[in-house]
Amino acid sequence: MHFLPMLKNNAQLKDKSAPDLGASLRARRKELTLTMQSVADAAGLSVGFISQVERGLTSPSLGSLASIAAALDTEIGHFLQQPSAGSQTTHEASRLAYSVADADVSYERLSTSFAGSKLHSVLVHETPGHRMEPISHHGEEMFYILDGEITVEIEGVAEVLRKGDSIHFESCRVHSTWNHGTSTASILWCGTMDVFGDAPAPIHKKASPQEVATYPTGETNNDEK
Amino acid sequence: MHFLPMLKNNAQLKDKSAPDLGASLRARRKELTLTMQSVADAAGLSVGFISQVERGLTSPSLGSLASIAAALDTEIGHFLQQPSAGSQTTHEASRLAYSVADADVSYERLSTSFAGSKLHSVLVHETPGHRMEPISHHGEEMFYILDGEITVEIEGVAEVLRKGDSIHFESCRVHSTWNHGTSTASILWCGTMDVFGDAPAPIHKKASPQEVATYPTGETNNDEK
DNA sequence: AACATTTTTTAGTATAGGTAAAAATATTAG
DNA sequence: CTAATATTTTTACCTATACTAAAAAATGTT
Repeated sequence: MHFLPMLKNNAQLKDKSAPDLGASLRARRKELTLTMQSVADAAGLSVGFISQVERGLTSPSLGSLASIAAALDTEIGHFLQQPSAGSQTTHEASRLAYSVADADVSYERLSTSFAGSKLHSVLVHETPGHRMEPISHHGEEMFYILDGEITVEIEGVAEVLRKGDSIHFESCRVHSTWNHGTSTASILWCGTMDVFGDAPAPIHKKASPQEVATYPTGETNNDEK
Repeated sequence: MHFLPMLKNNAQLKDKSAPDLGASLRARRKELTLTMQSVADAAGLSVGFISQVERGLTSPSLGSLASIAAALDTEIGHFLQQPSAGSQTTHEASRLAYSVADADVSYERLSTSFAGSKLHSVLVHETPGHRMEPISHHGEEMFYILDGEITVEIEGVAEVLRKGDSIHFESCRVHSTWNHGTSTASILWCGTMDVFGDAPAPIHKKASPQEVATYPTGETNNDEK
């Protein structure tokens, strides 16, 4: 048996990731019906090296991985994740609603969390006059207006969204919303950064937006930037 | 001026990525109010190396980056992206609807594409009796039922979703849908893999789901796996 | 079976990835 | 303001490895 020398602390991490990385690179290459030679040519690397990477015998540098990923028309991040099975159905009749202390806004979580999941979604219900403070954070997000109407302001530019309208934008742009209407606005929010957080267990079953349980503020704090 | 030796083809890519990588690592470390020493300790690396990486003077190996990312409680992919500003608002009155040739299903795109964007969203309108063939692909997705009802089947397990219900799951699990109802079902689809593709320019402005323009099939083909 | 193509393996090496420690800079306490 | 401490940067160094060219093996095609 081949004796393995003592590995550095992070070398074990490296060894753990390589088989998954190589396997996913190979899977993607096969999906595109490419040879190693053509990927090597596109990436400016040797075919032997591509073979070694795909079989987990060596770890590419970041620069090389970037080249390979570009040759495979795929984001680097795609190869560095560990997806995991998971699903969650929600039914309107049994979904739980949450609110922050002032009770002007409540939400119902639609998405679940599983390893590698990026998608986060909640239904947000805002009472008339309610304003969300300007914020920016990582990721991207979109709103779809189920009911009512709101004003969305992104980097100082405001616009009105009504029932059936939507908006999709990069979340790093400072944004805020305001329910300028006379009725509660319901918004389906979907994004790649979980800004609503995981609320604690609810006190009540599904209630109208005005009757929901409250819990301490701070749970929904986001980055200060 | 320091003379730079001739760089390999991929070295230029590497040099391009390092400043952004280092800057985003430093930003995240500051966000967590950590010192380089504490990140180095958590990652099993030296503080000098962390400094060089953050200032873009060297590129970490994948293993080291994985250790650093773990120390910063962040996915590797987060540091390897190039976000770009972009947004798209859609208004129900002016959104364009598309259909595949058989016209049983049409959709209206809500999301836009910008560099680094992962979020894709469409409204899908399925006539009664319409079935989506079983499929699996990368990413994750969710549906929210705006109108009507459908049966969703994931890995052989079927369940009914009605107006106001939702489901969120990993897309690698074989899934299909069927409008078992007596009216058109409208579904807000949101996912991290763009399985609907970019449709060509529409022939008509917004029409009812039954009156939409058609275009050649194949545009919406997905992976065979 | 012969040939072509693709992948794997071998032998080799230049240097990138990483270190320890010193130096410089920033922050804090008195 | 100064001294002490903490943090970051820089230097000098080294070796493990990222990557190559070419040969060998495996697989695919005719």
